[in-house]
Amino acid sequence: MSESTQTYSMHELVSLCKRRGFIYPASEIYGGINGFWDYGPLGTALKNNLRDLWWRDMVQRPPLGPDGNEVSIVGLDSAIIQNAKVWEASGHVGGFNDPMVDCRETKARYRADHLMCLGLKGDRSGQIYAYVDGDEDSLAAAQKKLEKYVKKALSPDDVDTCQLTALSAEELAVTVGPDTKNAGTLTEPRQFNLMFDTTTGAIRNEDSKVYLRPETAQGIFLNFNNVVDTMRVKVPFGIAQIGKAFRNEVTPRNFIFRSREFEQMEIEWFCHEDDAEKWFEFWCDVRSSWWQSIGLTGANIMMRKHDDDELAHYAKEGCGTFDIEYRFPFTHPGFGELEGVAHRGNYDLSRHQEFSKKKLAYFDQAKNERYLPHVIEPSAGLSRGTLALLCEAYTPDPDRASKVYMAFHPKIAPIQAAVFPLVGKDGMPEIAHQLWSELRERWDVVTDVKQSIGKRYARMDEAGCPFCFTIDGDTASDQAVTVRHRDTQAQERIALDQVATFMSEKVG
RNA sequence: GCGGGCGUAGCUCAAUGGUAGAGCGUCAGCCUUCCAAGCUGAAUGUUGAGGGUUCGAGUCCCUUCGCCCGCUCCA
Repeated sequence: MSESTQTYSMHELVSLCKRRGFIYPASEIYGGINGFWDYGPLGTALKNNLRDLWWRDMVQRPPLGPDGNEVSIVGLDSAIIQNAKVWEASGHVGGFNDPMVDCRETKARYRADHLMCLGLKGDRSGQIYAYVDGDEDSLAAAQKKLEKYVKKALSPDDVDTCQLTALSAEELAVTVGPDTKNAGTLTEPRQFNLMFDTTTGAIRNEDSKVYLRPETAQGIFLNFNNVVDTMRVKVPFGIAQIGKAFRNEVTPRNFIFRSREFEQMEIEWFCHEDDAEKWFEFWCDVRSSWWQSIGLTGANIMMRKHDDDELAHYAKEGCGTFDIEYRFPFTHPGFGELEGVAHRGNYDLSRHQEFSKKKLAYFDQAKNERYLPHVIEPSAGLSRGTLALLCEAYTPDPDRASKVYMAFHPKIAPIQAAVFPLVGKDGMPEIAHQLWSELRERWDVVTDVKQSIGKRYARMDEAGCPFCFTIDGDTASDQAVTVRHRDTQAQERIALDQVATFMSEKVG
């Protein structure tokens, strides 16, 4: 859908994805498993096309830099499981374990570290009032409730404040939640483990505990020295990686948008601190136009600067973070994140240097200076990108037989062309088979002899195949075929020996 | 994790506590010279799973799993 208005619901798309072999629920015959999905034949092709295009456009032939010179990016494929200390250094072991507190009465949920408590100074037996840190209204409400409880106005000197996490179980039992009047409705802070863990080796204990990576980025930082030492790269340069990452999301939701196993396409761009701003702008532009080049255009895609209060623990305040967001049906009229371009400063390298005790500084010959490079990180979701492509392509059309077609950009379509004999006789299947054999050397092409031509066109509409080449009774004599265009259903006739040229022009 | 809704063929959905069905899709055959045509036929279900009540459960009860919506979360 290219308009800004929502014209279909998510379950229609989910249904088509199942019906046409794009995406299936994982472990379906065993009742499924929450937060995991399997890619079917067409979904795999679509995702692979997106992945390969990214690799080609970012690693094999990246765009020219802001000064007009070629940029240097090398590829990497690091292990999903690394030394557990990696995630302490990265901040994930701490940052990923947010204790949560639920209110049994109001059903509200709070981050325990966001709750503060108010109590009468010196009073160990009376009620305690929780409020949300930084929320003036919440604080005022707590103060008011406390004053009502002790039946007098209180000055700041009369009260004590502390973190909710510092309370004992007894104190928690007499604590009144931010949005209720009764004490003892808050649950104990509960830990949500956002990283999956497992163990290595034969002995299973705390020392053998390891984590499945929650992002591919850290594998790049771990290999920064290796790449510098072996690949003759000079700052500025980038290291790119595509791979699976795992997050034990509290609530997997919205099809493959928030799943527990997903794929990322990340670049860590290493540069001098003085140039970070310039490169940040550069990558925002490059990544924004890249998504547009594969068909995500118009009002459904936008760039958004993060508000300061939602900056990640690694985000450098200077440049902040930009999101490239897509208007998914389930976020409509809002947007959901496709990619974040973050200025990570030298946070990661300095943390790994500190935790590993290995020097990670880069020596710059030209500047005769040794420093930890700053990092600009364009981090894209391959799974989310695939979902955005599916959402963008889904086009209801009550006037055509399939009632819907998938308007994929020809570059990423899972089936790029189909070759059909108009009917299965008079030598047409033989010509079709010959043309199909030639085209499949270079493109994803299918052929089909069975059933009526209209039915075969309709199937290709749902699969999102942009072009069908049909051999008819005249082809043998005039050496021409009919091209049927998916989006317009228009037909034109071109020479049989020009089909490959047509594909080169339209698909690339 | 909480609240609400839902779960029946590949998909969309029917079936008063009493024989599990339809449409579409899929497949096969015939037909067919440009849009799911037509005709004939076929396959596919432990009604998400497990227990219970009942002479009898898709239907009622309990548990559990999954999906959707809201809260929460989204480093």
